[in-house]
Amino acid sequence: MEVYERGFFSISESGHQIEEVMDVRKGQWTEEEDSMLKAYVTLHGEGRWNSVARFSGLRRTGKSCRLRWLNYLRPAVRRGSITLEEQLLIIQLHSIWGNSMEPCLRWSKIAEHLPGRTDNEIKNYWRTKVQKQAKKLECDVNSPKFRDALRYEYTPRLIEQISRAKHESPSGQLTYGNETESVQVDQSLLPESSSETQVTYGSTVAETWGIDEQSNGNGWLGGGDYWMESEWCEENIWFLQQQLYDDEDGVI
DNA sequence: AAGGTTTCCAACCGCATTCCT
DNA sequence: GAGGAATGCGGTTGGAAACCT
Repeated sequence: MEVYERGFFSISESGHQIEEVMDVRKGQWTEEEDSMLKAYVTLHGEGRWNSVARFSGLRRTGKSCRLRWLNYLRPAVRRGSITLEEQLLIIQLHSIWGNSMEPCLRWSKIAEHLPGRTDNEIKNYWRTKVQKQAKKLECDVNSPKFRDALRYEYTPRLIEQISRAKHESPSGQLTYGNETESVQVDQSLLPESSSETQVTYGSTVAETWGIDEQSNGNGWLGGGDYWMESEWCEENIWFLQQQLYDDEDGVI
């Protein structure tokens, strides 16, 4: 069912303000709308979204056009499940920028370090997967308890899985479906983990999160559809390393 | 097979910030 | 510098798909 709402288009053209009242479409985008937006942006470039909405013939708001382009139509947008490496990076970056000292969490800042991933995607991932696990452990996602669980239980296992996957593949190559990429796992990311420092809350965190020791890495955080860029790995793991060095007494 | 529940994610909303005149 | 428009951002929602009973 098509949903329209009475709305305003307000654009300025050569210094003249043009305001127009028309029906604005809402809800899911159709293939036709997608191709209209794609064609328009390809021709005229990104930005000035109200103009895009007005001149492309789309009965959408500029905001809606922008969002659709950035989160879906942009050529750089990457599809598929969040990989293990991406999970690791999200968790680490979140602990840097998502702590309580920050006025607000910058998903887009995290997304900058995961090429092809949008802030919306990362936000959804965090809320649906990570927060869910915090709930299972009956603690707040920002609580020290949950942060410890991430640091001492989940992160080492994640790194272990990444390393194992690398080790099992000949010549340091990981094969994900039809794609083969070289993988750089920086062991410095591995937090100190000892029996003393490990935290256990009734059932183990691993059990709660469904991390399978024998699994192929498609644990609780999604996994499954691997896809990776070596450039991403090297550059971002390096970046992360710098962050960790810069923040000796940091939150991780 | 049917109905109920849960999960996932695209899209919306409101507010904040930046840009432009 | 002021005011308004455009853009960006994080939180939330709705509905389709997947899963469970």
